[in-house]
Amino acid sequence: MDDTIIKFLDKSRYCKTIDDLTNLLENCLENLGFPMWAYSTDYDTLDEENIPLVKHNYPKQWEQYYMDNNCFEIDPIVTEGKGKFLPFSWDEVMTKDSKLESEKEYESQSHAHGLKSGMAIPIIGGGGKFSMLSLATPDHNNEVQKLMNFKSDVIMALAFAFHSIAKDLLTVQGDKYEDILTKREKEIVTWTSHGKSSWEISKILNISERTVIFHLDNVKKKLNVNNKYHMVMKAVTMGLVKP
Amino acid sequence: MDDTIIKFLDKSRYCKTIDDLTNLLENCLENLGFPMWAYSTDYDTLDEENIPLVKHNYPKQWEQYYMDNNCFEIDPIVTEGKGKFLPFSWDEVMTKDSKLESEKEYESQSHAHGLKSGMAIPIIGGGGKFSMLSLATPDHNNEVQKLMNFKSDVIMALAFAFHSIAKDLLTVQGDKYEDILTKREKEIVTWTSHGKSSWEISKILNISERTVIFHLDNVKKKLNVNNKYHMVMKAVTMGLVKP
DNA sequence: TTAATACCTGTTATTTTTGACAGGTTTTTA
DNA sequence: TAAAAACCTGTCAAAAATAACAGGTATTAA
Repeated sequence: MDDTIIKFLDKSRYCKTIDDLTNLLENCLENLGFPMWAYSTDYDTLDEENIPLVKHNYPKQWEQYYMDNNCFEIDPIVTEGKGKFLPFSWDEVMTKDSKLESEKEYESQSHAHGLKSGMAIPIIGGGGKFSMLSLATPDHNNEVQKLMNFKSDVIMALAFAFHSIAKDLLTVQGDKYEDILTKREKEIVTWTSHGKSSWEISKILNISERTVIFHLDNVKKKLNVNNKYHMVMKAVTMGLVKP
Repeated sequence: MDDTIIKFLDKSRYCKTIDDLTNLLENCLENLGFPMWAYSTDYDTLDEENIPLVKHNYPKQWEQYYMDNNCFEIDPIVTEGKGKFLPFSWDEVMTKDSKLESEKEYESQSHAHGLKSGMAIPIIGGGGKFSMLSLATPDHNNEVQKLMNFKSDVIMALAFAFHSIAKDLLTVQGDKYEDILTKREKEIVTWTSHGKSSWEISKILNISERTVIFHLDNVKKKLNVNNKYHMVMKAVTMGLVKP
């Protein structure tokens, strides 16, 4: 079995945050010859409007350029990737004869920013969800194609393993949000989300109704919302409340 | 690249339900020599009380025996698997000299029910989550060890890919819940979860406030809850509302 | 020791929700 | 075509939430 994946899986058990995990990924990818990576998660192919969450270690200037020029809509890795289900090298989608001016410009800009070659691993989710891990190197070499041919199973396993952990760390982020609310606040938000009124909660917890309202007000301020409905929604999506 | 994984990834794009996906998995696993499989998802290692969701195609009688005897607590695949992070064959954990009576009994029972040999692929998630895919065959052979040695990357990629899709299909179960609420109801629940009052929603949608309340009442009945806070929580956890 | 945090409690006026009453039109499906 | 589903609207009284005041104690960390 490939050492890279063993190392990744072994150490992944101790990653508590998404940054821990991306550091580990970075570490493992270097062995494979890819110092750069980008991960976009859960693009909703059924809802074109939504913008996926992106994590990467690409150069800052390139990120700036990408954002400023709305490259999401031009980037052939993204636009082509959505139709693919197997890993592909950048060359496959870049070296098309019939290219738009915007695509040519994009390509030369990406080269100028140090992204010479790479590969992308599409990650199909359920219900129209689509994620992708891109691996890049500043060297223009033919290693990429070689890796594609001989290591694709390993790279896919790595990408999928990364994705399955990253998703948990990014969503039901126990760690990240755990400390936002106090014990009492969590208790009260939980009861609220289960449909209890402030008065009922006061009886359950044996405190005054005013105190329940006091805590709820604090939670609303913390979560930056104006009423309890919005509060419940945010608390649930942040994983603060167990259904 | 391995044909099995190509086939799986290709066809996985058209799986709309978890049953579609398990059928596909079953199909692909047969090529590898495993007619039986079991998938347990998101066991929470930080919360011992919770019971994971299990999908499988093991014999019915075996399921019955397993449940009746609370085998979760004896099954060495489960108890040992939690500590592992790489695929392992059943033999590895079964053939221990120092075995408890309960374990011996469990083992002979599993054999009697047609589960002779197999392997398990642990899937580490983030935040203490743990899933596992087990593959089984009614033949006692040494193929398993061979596969472990030469195909483990493929099998891991398959397991991880399966997991990432299964999780989406099991949680934000678009399909399963999509039809519970009507278009209008979803609209109104979404606005509510974003903190809008009935009056505000009536202005947004250009209908009377009474109509908004009417729809909300219907949603509450459908979701079997008594107030809007509970409604928001249920709608969010059922994936009916986009955060 | 001081500051910060978590926790607790009060009033009052205004707005919103709830629940229970009742009835209509339009579109889809069997 | 008839039934069902989705959509729309009304009133009224009781219950609950909101906003805007203000004030306290206990524990912990700097």
